[in-house]
Amino acid sequence: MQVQLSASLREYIHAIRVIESEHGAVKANEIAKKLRVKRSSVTGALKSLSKRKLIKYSPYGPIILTTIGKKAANEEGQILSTLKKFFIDVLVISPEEAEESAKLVKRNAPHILVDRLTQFVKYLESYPRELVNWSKDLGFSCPPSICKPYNCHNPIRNIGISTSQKETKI
Amino acid sequence: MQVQLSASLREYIHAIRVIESEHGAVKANEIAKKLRVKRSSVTGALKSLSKRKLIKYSPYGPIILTTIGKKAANEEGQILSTLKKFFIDVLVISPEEAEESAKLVKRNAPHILVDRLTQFVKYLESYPRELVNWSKDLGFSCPPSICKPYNCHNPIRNIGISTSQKETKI
DNA sequence: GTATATAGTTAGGCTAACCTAACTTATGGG
DNA sequence: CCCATAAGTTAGGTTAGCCTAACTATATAC
Repeated sequence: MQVQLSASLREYIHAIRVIESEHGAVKANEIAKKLRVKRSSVTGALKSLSKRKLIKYSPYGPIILTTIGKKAANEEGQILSTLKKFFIDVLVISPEEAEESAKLVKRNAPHILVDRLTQFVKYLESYPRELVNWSKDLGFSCPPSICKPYNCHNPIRNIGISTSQKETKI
Repeated sequence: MQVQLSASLREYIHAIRVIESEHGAVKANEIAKKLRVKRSSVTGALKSLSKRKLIKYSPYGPIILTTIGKKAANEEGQILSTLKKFFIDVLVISPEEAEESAKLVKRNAPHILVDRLTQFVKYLESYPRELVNWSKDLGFSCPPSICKPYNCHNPIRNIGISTSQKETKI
């Protein structure tokens, strides 16, 4: 928040956090695989993060998140999961697509948006029947927030999706 | 599948479309002002758009959208307005912030997301009372979709506004 | 019609974020 | 212990998108 990180660096710091929680040790190679970039790109990012005091790191040494690094990573993770939850629970997008969408959108989501989305998702948890008709329209017999615990993310078949860009071939 | 335009170029083509519809003639200077970049940057973008056959253009000559240019511009405009509408109607973000948010988010919004959002917004227009409690939670006495026609985008503190207050100022 | 302001272009530079290729360091099996 | 392979780094290149500064073209006022 205080440190303004580029979208790219935020993705790196988040990846580090996730790998840390999954594997303990964080290796450059893991980061490269997760973010689908080359190892040399990771090295560059690590240097940059190190310069910004988000990680402790020296060549060939271990990669350790600093306090502010963790903070930044958590913030990033928070945004990501909020977006994902919204996409799954409200827009009824499959978890995979939601994951992808969250990553794509999060780069530029402003605070107000994330705040409001967070509220909205929380709200829907309290009033899971609000969007009953929405769910019906989508071809579900249950609203997203009710549907979700049952892992019910069926594809949507017969709705007239009419956004004009759908088939645009340039 | 499509000529994949960078976010930047999509913003240029959209700006051209908007200026065209507002002023008729499209001048590089107008584009620069609208996108808040320097004139020289516009020249670069115009060359790039021209190379990609989205505009017809020669130095010092008029800027004219080709058919595919118009298509791309419309697509961009569609996404932008869908996002904006969603932010205003559902997330109850002020028009100014919604405009800004749309611009920020649209860069990476994937198709599935825009499609679903479009559906969702349309749906809310048909069932404007669905999110009654959501509106209440936000401190509104009217749901966004009902609220909107009255230009009612009041900050959350203004509790107790009724739909009859048509001339509520922001 | 000339002077001056405005608009448009060109050249050259910068940065971020990637890449490849080649090098260095670490590691684990025999 | 040795060395093959994997992991990490470095150097150098590419691209997009912006910038400034200086130039050229156009338009307008007198």
